[in-house]
Amino acid sequence: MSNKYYLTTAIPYANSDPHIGFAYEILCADVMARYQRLQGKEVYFLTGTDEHGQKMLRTAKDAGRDVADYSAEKSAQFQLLADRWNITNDDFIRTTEPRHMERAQKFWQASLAAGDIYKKQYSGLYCVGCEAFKTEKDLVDGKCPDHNKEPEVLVEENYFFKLSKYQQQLEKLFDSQKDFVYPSNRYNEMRNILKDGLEDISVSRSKEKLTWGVPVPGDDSQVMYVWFDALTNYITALGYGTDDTDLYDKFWPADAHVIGKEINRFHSLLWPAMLLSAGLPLPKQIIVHGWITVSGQKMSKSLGNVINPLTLIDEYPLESVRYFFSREIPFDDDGDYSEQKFRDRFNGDLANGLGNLTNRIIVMIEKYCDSIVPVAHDSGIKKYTVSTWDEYETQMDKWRFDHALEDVFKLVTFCDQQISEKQPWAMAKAGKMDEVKILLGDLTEALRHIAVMLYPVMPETSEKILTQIGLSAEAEFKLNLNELKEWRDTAGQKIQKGEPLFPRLENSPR
RNA sequence: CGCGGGGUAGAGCAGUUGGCAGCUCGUCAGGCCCAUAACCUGAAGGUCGCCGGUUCAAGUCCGGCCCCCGCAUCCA
Repeated sequence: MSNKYYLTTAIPYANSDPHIGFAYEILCADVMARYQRLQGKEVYFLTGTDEHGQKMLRTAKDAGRDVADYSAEKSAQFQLLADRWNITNDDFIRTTEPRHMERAQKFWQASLAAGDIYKKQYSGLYCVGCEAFKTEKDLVDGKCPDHNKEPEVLVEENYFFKLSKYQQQLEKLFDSQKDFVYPSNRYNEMRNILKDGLEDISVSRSKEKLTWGVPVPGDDSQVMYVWFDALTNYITALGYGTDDTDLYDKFWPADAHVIGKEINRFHSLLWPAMLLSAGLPLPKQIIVHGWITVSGQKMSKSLGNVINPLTLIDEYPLESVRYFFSREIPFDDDGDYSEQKFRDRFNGDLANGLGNLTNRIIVMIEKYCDSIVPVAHDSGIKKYTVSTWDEYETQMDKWRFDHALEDVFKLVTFCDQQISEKQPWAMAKAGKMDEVKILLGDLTEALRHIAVMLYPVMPETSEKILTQIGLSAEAEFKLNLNELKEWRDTAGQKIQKGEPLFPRLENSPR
């Protein structure tokens, strides 16, 4: 098995503030990145922002702003999101950076040299008010709904990419690699689109219409269409098209492009075709997540139910937010957020479950074992923990963080059951201190495993638990997963009792 | 006959290749007193949207029908 792992998020369009859906995406990528690192892999994790195109120009103009300043400001919001959400990305690429633009042009030239880019007259319906081409579907009664004007028929010469040329190669790819797009429902959607046949697509715009983009090499009159520019970020960030190709050589092809379902076709069809054209290896997998709804409804600005990922973590601890979205959203489908659901998860799982269990174990060690962690034994608790690992890894490998966490919390419940059943306080009263120590040693060891399992989703909580049971989190995470998974029969360290991990949220749904 | 997702306990959801219908929350009853009024046990509660078919056996497979939600724009 390869020892490197390259994963990316999509680069969100930076014409507005970060959306909770993207926060979810970058969180999923981060959980996987951390999980892969735990396994000892060398991980490279890329995110960034897409900043070119007509829409960006218009948004900036409407705000009375210079487009470069405006996009820089919005891009910074996405960097802040990564920072505040404790995302471990290795790089952050902006499509407006010279390093990207130069290399994207190199890519263009490669595709051009392969004979896949050609000029063609394009006639379209152009709305002067929007300064954009419209399709028949966009129009209401033959008029632009925004400007109530009939669009002009405009003929323009653009560059086209021979997407159709790659029809068969893509079919072969899809047929030979059934998990190229994952999960399977997303694969099927793409396979069906492919079946209907691909058409060549326009990949440039006239500079008169659009100044904000990557110039087409060798043709001053045209700039690249945003998708053709944006998709290349996955390799331009690695140094494609430069002399320094160390990162590229090491990490390309990507192991996973994590994206939302709305841009699946660009990643699963156009991007592979582009790479084939340039003679480059294809990414191993396109990982497609669903959307987040709010109280069962689609999130939209017009409904006013947009959740801002930066303000959400002002209201609730980051780790609980990371937990909620990892636990509650099924990866292969849309998932729902509501304040009530969040609070239920917080109190039920984190406060009453994990936090309370940690606390009761720590207090009992303090009370019955002079604050020294007893040694663990071979026991039912060990058995349950080992089987939880099997299930956990199976689910994590499938990006089913929701299922993996469900398994971890079953182990939490199991520990609670063991305490109720064995009644260590009764053992202590009867003077059976050896039995108390055996139980508490096993429970503490199980808690250590729980902390490790939770690390990808809740790294800080994981460290807090390890610290409370007297371990050095730093030293622990120098070990790889196979070592961390071992059932240890060595202990003897002193506990470090701390504050409750997750104090209950009181019933005040705002 | 536009495309896709979905209808399973009061609510929210799981149900992989057909094999006794489960989970979480809520409700009710009990237990415990180590713990963050937390934890544990038990109970009540469902003709699995409807009709038909295949089968020893259908929530699951097949056919038909009904209902709900997305698919202009904002928007990942």
